[in-house]
Amino acid sequence: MASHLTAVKPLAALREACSQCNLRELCLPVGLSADELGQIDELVKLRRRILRGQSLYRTGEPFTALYAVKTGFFKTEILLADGREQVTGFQMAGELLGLDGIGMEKHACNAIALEDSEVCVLPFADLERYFHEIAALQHHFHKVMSREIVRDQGVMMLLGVMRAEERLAAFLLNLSQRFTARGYSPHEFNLRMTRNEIGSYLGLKLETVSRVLSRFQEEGLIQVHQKHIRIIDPAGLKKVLSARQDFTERHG
Amino acid sequence: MASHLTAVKPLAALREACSQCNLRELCLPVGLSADELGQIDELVKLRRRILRGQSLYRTGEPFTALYAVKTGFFKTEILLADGREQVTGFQMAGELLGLDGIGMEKHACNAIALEDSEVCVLPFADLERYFHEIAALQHHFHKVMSREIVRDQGVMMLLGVMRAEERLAAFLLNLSQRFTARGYSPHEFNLRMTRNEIGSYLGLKLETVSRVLSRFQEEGLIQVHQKHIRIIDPAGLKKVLSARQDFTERHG
DNA sequence: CGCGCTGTTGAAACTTGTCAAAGTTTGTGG
DNA sequence: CCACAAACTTTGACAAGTTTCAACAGCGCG
Repeated sequence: MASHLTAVKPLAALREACSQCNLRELCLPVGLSADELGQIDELVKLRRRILRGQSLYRTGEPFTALYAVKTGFFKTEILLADGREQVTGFQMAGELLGLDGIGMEKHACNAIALEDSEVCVLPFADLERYFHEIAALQHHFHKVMSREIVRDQGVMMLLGVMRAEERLAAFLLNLSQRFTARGYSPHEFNLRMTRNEIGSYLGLKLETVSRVLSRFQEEGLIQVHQKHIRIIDPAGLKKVLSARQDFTERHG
Repeated sequence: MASHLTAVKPLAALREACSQCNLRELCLPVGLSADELGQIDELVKLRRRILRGQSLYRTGEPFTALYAVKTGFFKTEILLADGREQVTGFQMAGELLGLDGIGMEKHACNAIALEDSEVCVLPFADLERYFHEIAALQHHFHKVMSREIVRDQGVMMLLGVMRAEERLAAFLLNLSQRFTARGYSPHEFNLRMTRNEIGSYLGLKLETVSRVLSRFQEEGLIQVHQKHIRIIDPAGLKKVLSARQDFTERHG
């Protein structure tokens, strides 16, 4: 159904897959030896291009493969019957998509490109077969899944106990850190998502997101111009996270 | 450090581990053949008893094993620097604990027994070795981890978009369903956790939990007496979940 | 060049949190 | 076995934070 929307590109010509990929230090093959890297090149036989706004997969579709983001930016979201939506994550280069689908052999969320993107297709049955040969790959995959669980639990903390300002501060610092890991500036970046999507991720309404960003700007923590963010005072942002007035009052 | 608190029991005598366990249809070995079941009996060499209030593991401790709840009831929680806590889950018989620790080789939460409990110890390095021999076990383990991710994303939805009544309704229905799967009544059960712990899980204050439960009782949906819950009107509870007034108003 | 989507800001409403007091249960030690 | 303390629960009144509703501004795409 999505075939006319997403180009599929065989990698026949350039056998470059993982061993030549500049994301190999961020992506699934982290820590593999050169030999092992060569082995898994054969795993990644195709890529898919997803245009902005199109979905890589949707809830209920049969699960067949994991996807590693090669370029671009995605969101994953789940929908309630009445239309309310929860964005469960934003994924950038080197991050895996599709782990939700393994359990039920159907995808459990929608993965939607927020800009024109490209992913490497990792057929899961093949991947599991490789695990038998490359123990390091198996182990690393388990780590990736485990870290996803820990990440999700961090989001629970965010949604469960933090106030709006703390959520936004945590969000901005997290983005900054992930951009940094990819070689971009820690202080300046463009948001790929709308205020509404940020709000949905953080359990806030878009107006609240807008207001808090404005407040951060007034306080000299950041500069906001539409989707462009400049972090002026990273330490100040971190303080928003750690310093709750009532806490310092009670214990200070 | 916790050794004087938690008895360790070798299973030397009865080599019954998984193949004789009445939880094998709920626990990790789901779907294994009799042969395969026999093989993994050797994996589970010990059990640990954890008394109520004691921890099975704590944040930062080195990760060595997963734990399958044999009897009892646990919570997992993460703590913020200022003392705020988020309960990330409640685990009952047949459910796995410790998946959070794989990624960093350190546990990322506290796992605390809410009643006297017993767990089977599954040394993770051993487990990964078994995966090479029993492909079905490997695959099933991936499913378990994936389902944990999906569960966490369901909690995000709960915390991100649902109102207090919906959260409680979802919580009660979830417990009911899990007790049912273990052969207990779907309509009647005892909560193992306090109002505070429920609140921490659902992102609410204990007073709100108490008020909503009282309201449910007034509305004839449930009967509450301290920790004892009787679900009078399961369909009514489900309606709390699906039917938001403003939605029906807008689209009705 | 204008229409639509996205973002900003204000005022009022609502849900949930905070504080406080009292009731209940559970556990412990005499 | 009772008594008391500690922990947990319930309920009320009030406060605070966030959402809702609304109006308007800005940017980008056709």
